[in-house]
Amino acid sequence: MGASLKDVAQLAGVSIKTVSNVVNNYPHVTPGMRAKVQRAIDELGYRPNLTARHLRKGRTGIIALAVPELGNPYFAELAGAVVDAAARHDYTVLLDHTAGERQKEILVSQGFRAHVIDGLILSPIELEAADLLGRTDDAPLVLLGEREYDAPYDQIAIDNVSAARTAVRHLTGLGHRRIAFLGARRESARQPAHLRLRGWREELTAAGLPCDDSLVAATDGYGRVDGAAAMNALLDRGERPDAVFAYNDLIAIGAMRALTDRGLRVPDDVAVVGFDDIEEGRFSTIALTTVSPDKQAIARLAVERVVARLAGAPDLVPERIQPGYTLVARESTARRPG
Amino acid sequence: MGASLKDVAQLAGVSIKTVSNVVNNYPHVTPGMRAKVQRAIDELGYRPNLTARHLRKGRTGIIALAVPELGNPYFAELAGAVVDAAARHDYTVLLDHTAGERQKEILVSQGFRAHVIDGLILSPIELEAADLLGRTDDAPLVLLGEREYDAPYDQIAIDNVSAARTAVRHLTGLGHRRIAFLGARRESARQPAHLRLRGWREELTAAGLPCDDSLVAATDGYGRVDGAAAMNALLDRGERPDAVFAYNDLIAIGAMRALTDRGLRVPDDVAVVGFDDIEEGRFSTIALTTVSPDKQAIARLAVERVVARLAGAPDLVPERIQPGYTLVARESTARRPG
DNA sequence: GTGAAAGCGCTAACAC
DNA sequence: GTGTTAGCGCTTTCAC
Repeated sequence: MGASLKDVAQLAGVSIKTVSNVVNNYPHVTPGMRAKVQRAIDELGYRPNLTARHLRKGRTGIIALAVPELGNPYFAELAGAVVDAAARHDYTVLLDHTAGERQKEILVSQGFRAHVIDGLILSPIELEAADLLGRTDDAPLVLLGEREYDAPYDQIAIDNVSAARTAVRHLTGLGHRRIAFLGARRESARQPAHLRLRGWREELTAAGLPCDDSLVAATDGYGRVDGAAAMNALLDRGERPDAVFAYNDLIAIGAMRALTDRGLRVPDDVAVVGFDDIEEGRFSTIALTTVSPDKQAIARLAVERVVARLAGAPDLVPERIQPGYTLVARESTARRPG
Repeated sequence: MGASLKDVAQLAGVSIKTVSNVVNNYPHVTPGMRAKVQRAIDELGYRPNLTARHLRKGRTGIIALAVPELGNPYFAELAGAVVDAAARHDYTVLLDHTAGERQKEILVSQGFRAHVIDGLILSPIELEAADLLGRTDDAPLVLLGEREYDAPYDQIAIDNVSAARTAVRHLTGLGHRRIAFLGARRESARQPAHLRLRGWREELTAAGLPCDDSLVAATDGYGRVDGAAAMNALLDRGERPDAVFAYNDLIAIGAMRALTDRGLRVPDDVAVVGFDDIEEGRFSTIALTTVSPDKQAIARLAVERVVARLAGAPDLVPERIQPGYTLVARESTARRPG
C-alpha cells in the first residue's frame, strides 16, 4: 500500500495538518517547512488518497455520462465533447452504456454508482417520464436527446420538430414531392422518433403535400444497416420516393448505400437528408446534407448545468434548454431543374 | 444528505453490523431480522455510500481508459468494447482524452485519479518507454496501440508489421506496383506509424519492388481531413500511385474523397486500403478494404489482464499479447486486368 | 446470529 | 503557522 499523510508527517517530523497544508497548497506555510515536507513526500512517493478525500468532502469530481452506445458516432462525438467540457471544470467522466434499453436507463437514472458520481448526464431512448418520478438519488440529473420529459430535470435538446421541418423544407424547396421518412421505430409503443416524424408531417402539410404513411419506413435500430434495410424495404414494396429524410445520419448513410447498390443515383434520382452531422457524412463519397445540432453547446450546457447545481445553485429551476442547429446542405441534395 | 447505515440501524433497532449484513447479502441472517432491516432501508431510501466502501476496501471497481480522442471511430468503437467488457466484470470505465499528447499521456500514466481507479488501460501515441520508467502508481497498467514498449507492462496489440505487410501484399497481388503510404507523421522525432511503415517497406522489398520514399506522404494528424490533404499533396507534386495504403481508415477515407474529387476512380485508377475496420468503411459508397484488428478481443484481453492482476495475480509476468486481425477485401481494391 | 468498536486516509474545526 | 482531534460511512475482527 502507498504511504499516507501520517507516514509523511512522521518522516518529516511534523503534524498531519502541516502535510495536508502542503499537499493542498495552503498559502500560510513557511517555505522551509514546505521544503521539508516535500522532501518526505518525494521520498515516500506519497500520493493523496482521493477516495478518502471524496468520503470526507462528499464530492468526487466525477460526472457520469450514459449514452446508448459509443458505436454510434453521434454519441461518440458527443461523449468526446462532454469529456472535454468536463475537463475544463476539473471533472472526469464515468461512462456507461444503456444500449437504449429502458431497464438499463432506469437503473442508471436511479443512483448509478451512488455517491461516487457527483452528477449524471443521461441520453435516454426508451425511458418514460414515469420512470423518473420515483428518483431518489440526489445527484443532479441532466437529460439529453430527442425525448421531452415532463419531469423536474434539466433537459438539453435542440428543437427537434422545428429542425425536422427545416430539413423537409429544404427538400420541398428543391422541388421534391414524395419525401419518405426513414427511422420510425418498428414497435410503436415507445416512439423516440416522434418529434422528427411530427416535423415531417407538419412541414409536408404546410407545403400542401399529402402525408403518405406508406412513405414512412420503420427500422429496428439506428444504425447504417437499419437504414439500408429500411430503404430496401421501401423500394421493394414498390414505393418510389424522390427524396428521403432520415432520422439520423447513420440511417441516411445506409439508405444512400442501398440506393447506390440498386443503381439509383443520389441526389439525381433520390435526394437524402440526415440528422446529427457526424463527421462521417462530410467525407462520404456523396457528402451528406444534414441537420447539425451544436454538439459542443449541448455538451457544454449539460456539464455547466451539473456543475452549477453542484456549486451551490441546487435550487436552480429545471429548464428545457434548446441549443442551436443548422442545416448543412451538401451533395446528397441538389436543386432540381423543374 | 442520504441516510447512513447508522440511521437505518437506529430505525430498525438493530446494530450497524446487522444492517451491513443485510445490505451485503450475508447468508447468516434470520429472515425476520432481514425483513425488519429491509423495511427500515426502504423507509429511509438508504443507499450504501460507495465512496466509504471504496476507502475501506481499497478498491473502487473503476477502470480508467485513456484514448487520444473519441472523435476517431476506431477509439470510439474500442472504448465501447472496453465499457462492455468491463461491465461483464462489474467494472465501470472512467474515460479520459490524451489528444495524443505526450504530456497528457505521461500525466495519465502516472497516477491518474490515484486510488480511485483500480487499473488503467492506456492507448498512447507519443509516450516514450522512458516516460514509463519512473511510474510509481501501483494500479495495473495495460498498454494498447501500435507502439511497442520496452517496459514491464502488459501490451495488447496486433502484429502491426505483419498486418501492414498483409495489406501491401493484397495490393501487390492485385498487380499494383506504385503503392503509396499515407500517414507517416510529419515530425519525425516520434514516429507512431513506424511499424506499419516498416511493413510497407518490407513487403515491397519482398515483392522486388522499389521503396520509393517520394510515395510516402506525411500527415499532421490521423483524421479524414489529413488523409485528403496528404493525398492531394502527393498528387500535386506529380506522383501518380496506382494504389494507396493508409495508416488508418480515416486517412484512407479522406484519400478516397480527394481522389474522387479529382476525377480519379477508386479502385480503377487508384486502389485504397485502410487499417482499423471502422464501421464507416463498410458503408461508404466505395466500401473500404481494410485490415481488421479484433477490437473485441483487444478490449476483452485488456480488461481481463487488469482484472486478473487485481484478483490476486499481481505478479503475473508482463506480456505482449497479439490478438488476431484479418484483411477484409472490399470495393476499394480490385483485381487488375493485367 | 448479532453487537461493539477500531480504523481505512483524509479534511476542517479549533486550540495553541 | 502549526498541532490535535473528531468524524465522513463503511467493513471487519472479535466478543457474546
